[in-house]
Formats: sequence, structure tokens, C-alpha cells
Amino acid sequence: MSLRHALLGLLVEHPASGYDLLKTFDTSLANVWPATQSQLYGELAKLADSGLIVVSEQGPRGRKEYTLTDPGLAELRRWLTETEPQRTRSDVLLRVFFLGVLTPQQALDYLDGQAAQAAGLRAELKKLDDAIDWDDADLSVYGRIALEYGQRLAAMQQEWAEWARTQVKPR
Amino acid sequence: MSLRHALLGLLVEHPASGYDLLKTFDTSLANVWPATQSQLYGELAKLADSGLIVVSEQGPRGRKEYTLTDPGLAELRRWLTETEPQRTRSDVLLRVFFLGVLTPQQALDYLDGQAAQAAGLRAELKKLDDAIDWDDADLSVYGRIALEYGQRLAAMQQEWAEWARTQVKPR
DNA sequence: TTCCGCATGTAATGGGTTACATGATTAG
DNA sequence: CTAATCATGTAACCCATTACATGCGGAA
Repeated sequence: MSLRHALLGLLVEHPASGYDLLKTFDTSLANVWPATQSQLYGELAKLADSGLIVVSEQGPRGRKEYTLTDPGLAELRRWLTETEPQRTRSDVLLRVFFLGVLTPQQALDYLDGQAAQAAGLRAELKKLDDAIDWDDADLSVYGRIALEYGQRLAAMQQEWAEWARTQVKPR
Repeated sequence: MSLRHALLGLLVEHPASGYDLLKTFDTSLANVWPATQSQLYGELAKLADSGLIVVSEQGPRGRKEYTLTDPGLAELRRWLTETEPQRTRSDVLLRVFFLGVLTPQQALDYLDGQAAQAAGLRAELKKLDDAIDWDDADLSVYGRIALEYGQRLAAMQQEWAEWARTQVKPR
């Protein structure tokens, strides 16, 4: 249940509407924590009910701008310092376990696909990295660290997939 | 909805009961695709209903041994070749985005914790790798590839966390 | 005036976690 | 006989996805 904390985190910087937040989820957070529109509006309502955020301004078309409250910030800090990140599932890896039921050629295709996808992501992240003007702000520092993680992960995945294909034995 | 495919995959090798499969999920698949007992029994019942597996033997204490059927194997192959792995969420990374709301010391603590955890996992996987007698069987080949992924991932995470801590600026 | 983007919401369904509930077998 | 292990199942709740539904405001 980290969506609520993702929302709190995004509201630290400045107030925003559900629509604004959705765009952030579809762009910068897309690779880290995807969220759907439905889920997001529902969660915002719950957060407002529990007082962690408030509607600070109403705009045209029923737009509601939410602002983080003190209890909301406290909850975000509590989550960061007192809870452990949960274990992640890896769909990619699960499939690897069972590649033996395919022909070697099909297994190679799968690994090649993974290599290509990782290479694509890697290039995309590199472009993003180059495009951003990193300054010294906190957000910049931690955004940079997160992006570096993504790049290292993509590189690792690509190299692993390329190595893995050499391990597959022709039948 | 990959749990069903994980179950099909495990049943490729040999028939097994829910209880047997649960142990596999708690040990070898624990880091790839965790599953709870509840979920597992429910899914086995559904798989049997749809004919992808059958109860091939009944043992003491109501034990039911399930065997993969031909349609089950076909479904497993279809999943492997025709569906794309889904994007993963990263709780660890999500937190990094928001480390700016903590004190630099708290942020360092978080990164150190991540480094330590990755190092621990790395050691554990190394031990596992050394302990297993890898032969030429398919399962061995792909199990080995999966384990290699785990080790590379853990190494990457450790190195990243150690690098990241050097990027945090004291206030 | 017409279309695009802004903006929010609900309902149905499925997957996942926790907790509850029960009981048979076997090893010591 | 007693405790550990084997073994299965149900119920409640929450989170996530998909689809449906609606309507205003601004720009061309």
C-alpha cells in the first residue's frame, strides 16, 4: 500500500490536483510505481478523509487542488524511516525458471527479447539523464540517484540476457 | 496473474500436492514470486476446475497430488511465448525519490540499510550457488541462469547503494 | 460550434494478505 | 501420549485493473 505514500511524497513539493498527479505517474513515476486513474482518485479521497491531505483550492471543471498536511508529512516520514520495503515479484525471472519447456530456439528468442528491451530502456534513460539539467536541490540529488539505479538495472539486465543466451544448449 | 503459471511450471517436473508446492514457494521461489498458502490452494482448485491440472492421487490426511495435463502444458507454453512480462513496481526506488524529506543522516541510514541487505542477499545466493551440484539438465541450466540474475542484481544494488551514499550532501 | 484536453467519479472483477478453522499422521 | 508436521480449506479485507460514465472550458 505504497500508492498513498507516493501521493504524499509528490505533494511535498507543491499542491496538485488528481489530474496533475496522474500525469506524474504516467511519466516520471511510470517505471517505478505505475498507477491508474481510478486508483488515484480513490486514494486521494481516502487520504483527504483521514486528514493527511486537504482540498486547498477548487478550480474550474470541479478541479480540486490538494495540499499536504502536517500529519501527512509525518506519515510520509514514518513510512520512510520505520517500514521495510516489501519484496518484489519478478515476472521476467519467473519465466526464466520455466524456459526448459520451450525449444532452445524459443528460449533464445525470449532472452533476445529481454536484452533488446533492456537496451531500449537503457537508451531511453540515458536520453532522459542527458536532457535534465541537474542542480543541487534535494529533489535533483535523489531524482538523480533513482535514475542512476534505473540505468544500472537496465545495463545489468542487458548484460545478463546476453550472457544467458550463451548458456542455452542447442537440442 | 502469474501464480497459475508458476504452479503449472512447477508441475512440469513431477506431480505434487499443494503442501509440496507451498514449500517450493517458501524456499526456491521465495525471492522471485512469493505466494501464500491461501492463495495457492485457491488457485489449485481453479486450475483443476479448468482442466489444466488433475488430481492424480489421493494420499493420507486428504492429500491431493496434482498432475499437469496436456492443456496445462500448452497454456504454460502460450504464456511463455505469447505474453509480455508485466512492469514491476519498486518499493525501494519509490522511497529514494522522497529521501529529501528526511535529514541527510536518515537518508544515509536508509541507503546503508539497502547496501547491507543487498550484501546479505548476495552472500546467501553465493552460498546457494556453491551448494548446488549443477548438471546439464534443462532445469539446471535455467535455474542457474535465474540464480545468476539474482546474484547480479544483488551486486548491482549493493554497489549502487554504496555509490548513492556518496551523493548525499550534508545539510 | 466543434473538438480536444481537463477533470472527476463509480462499478465490477480479480489477485493478494491475514486470520481463522480444522483435523489426521507420525515420531519420539 | 503428546507435540510437531502434514494437509487442506474459508472469510474478510485491501489493492489494482478495466471499463463505464459524465461534463466543463478553451481554442480554433
